[in-house]
Amino acid sequence: MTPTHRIARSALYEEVAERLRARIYAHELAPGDWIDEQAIADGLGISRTPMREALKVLASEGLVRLEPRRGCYVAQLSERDLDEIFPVMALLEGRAAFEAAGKLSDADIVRLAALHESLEKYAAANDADRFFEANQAFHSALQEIAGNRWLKQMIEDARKVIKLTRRDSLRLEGRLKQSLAEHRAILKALKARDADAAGRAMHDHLLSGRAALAKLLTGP
Amino acid sequence: MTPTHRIARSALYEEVAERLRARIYAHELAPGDWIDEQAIADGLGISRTPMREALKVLASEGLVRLEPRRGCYVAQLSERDLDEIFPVMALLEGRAAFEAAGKLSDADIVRLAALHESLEKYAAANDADRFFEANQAFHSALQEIAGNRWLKQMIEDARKVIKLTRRDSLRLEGRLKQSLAEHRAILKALKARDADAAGRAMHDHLLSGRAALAKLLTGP
DNA sequence: GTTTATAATAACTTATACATAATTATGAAT
DNA sequence: ATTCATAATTATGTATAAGTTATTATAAAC
Repeated sequence: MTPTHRIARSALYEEVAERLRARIYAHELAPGDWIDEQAIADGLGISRTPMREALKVLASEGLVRLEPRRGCYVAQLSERDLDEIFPVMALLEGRAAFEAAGKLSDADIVRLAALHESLEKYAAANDADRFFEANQAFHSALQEIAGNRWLKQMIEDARKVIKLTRRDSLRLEGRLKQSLAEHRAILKALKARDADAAGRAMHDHLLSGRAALAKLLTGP
Repeated sequence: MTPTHRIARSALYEEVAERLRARIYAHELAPGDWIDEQAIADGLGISRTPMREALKVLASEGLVRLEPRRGCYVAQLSERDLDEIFPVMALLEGRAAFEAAGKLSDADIVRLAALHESLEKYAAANDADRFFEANQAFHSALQEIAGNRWLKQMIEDARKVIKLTRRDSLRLEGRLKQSLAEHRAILKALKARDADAAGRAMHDHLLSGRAALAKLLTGP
């Protein structure tokens, strides 16, 4: 079977959206910042048209806020937003872990264990950036195994918003070790194919992430 | 206090998006249909620019599918999609009902009971269209009471996709009465402020909606 | 008759230009 | 000095046109 057309490379507005996401997560475009369409388009060497289309995409992802006739601003999450998003995320990811636990093949367990080893390694090296990447890979793999594409999609949508706090999370000193301990509990439940325990461990893991962030307010 | 600027009326692309949603739900633009940017823009008396921006919005809502360099097509849900979306929706709406049950004021109960009375009325009159509207109003009110804006947002996002099957749902003869019975159970649990029962009743209500749709495949 | 290559057509993508609305700056009046 | 009105500036919204890609039709070759 030959494809009738080669895989379409993504449109320019998609690439622009990707660049903007990276800048937003890096706080190069910080929460609340006004986004100058013309200036950024100039900087990328493109016109305002794909720039504006990219902003529409980011707006529906919740990464920016479009105010008609006023412009575009980088989203900023309030404490209330965090208090509302994380429990929903915990619900969804908990469900994904539950579903996955009931479907795990032996190969899946090997794969997840390998991903977990990366976590152990990067935590030992105190490499927060790579720990984050490996963490995301583990969660993503679990959602893949769960086999519900819409559940995975919704989790990814929420993740995009939560990643707005990534910069803050990286500043949390003890979080890496705590997160790692929670992951050990998750993996253990998965290995035992204990769906209830896996779902609960994942759920608690997400809420723990919220609690850690909360300490940034009162802490140093 | 005087406002510095009047409430911004929504941009043109938003209005276009709203029109397109209506046409899609009415199957005037049917699942799988190619969307002719130029033709529809001409029909609305606008240029393709706001039309394209509206399509970006609809794409991120899952109502249309954008294929770079090939065009835009109305989304079509497979049976697998339904099997995946509804359980997630059940999870989210179940949670909303659970949360709401723990926060209900006496006034809230009066309000919900009134909304439920509409359901009873329209079901008795066999007015499926208005039953649908009232049903949505009840669910929406419950999510409002639950007080989690992100949970509500995610439910609404999923609802937009599920509404693609609205036309099919309306064809289901016995569904109105069944749905009504389930709503009675939900309201009863809410009145008793039994959060667990309310959450469970709502959860089952959503899954029941999926099961009803499934009968369309094998049924007449 | 089927297949493949080429050309023509149609549509999507991007850029540019214009129109409209909001913000800011300026100046006058209180 | 402060406030309000007005004008200038800036940015967003929309339209149009140019450029690029994919599809389809046509014709030639096998």
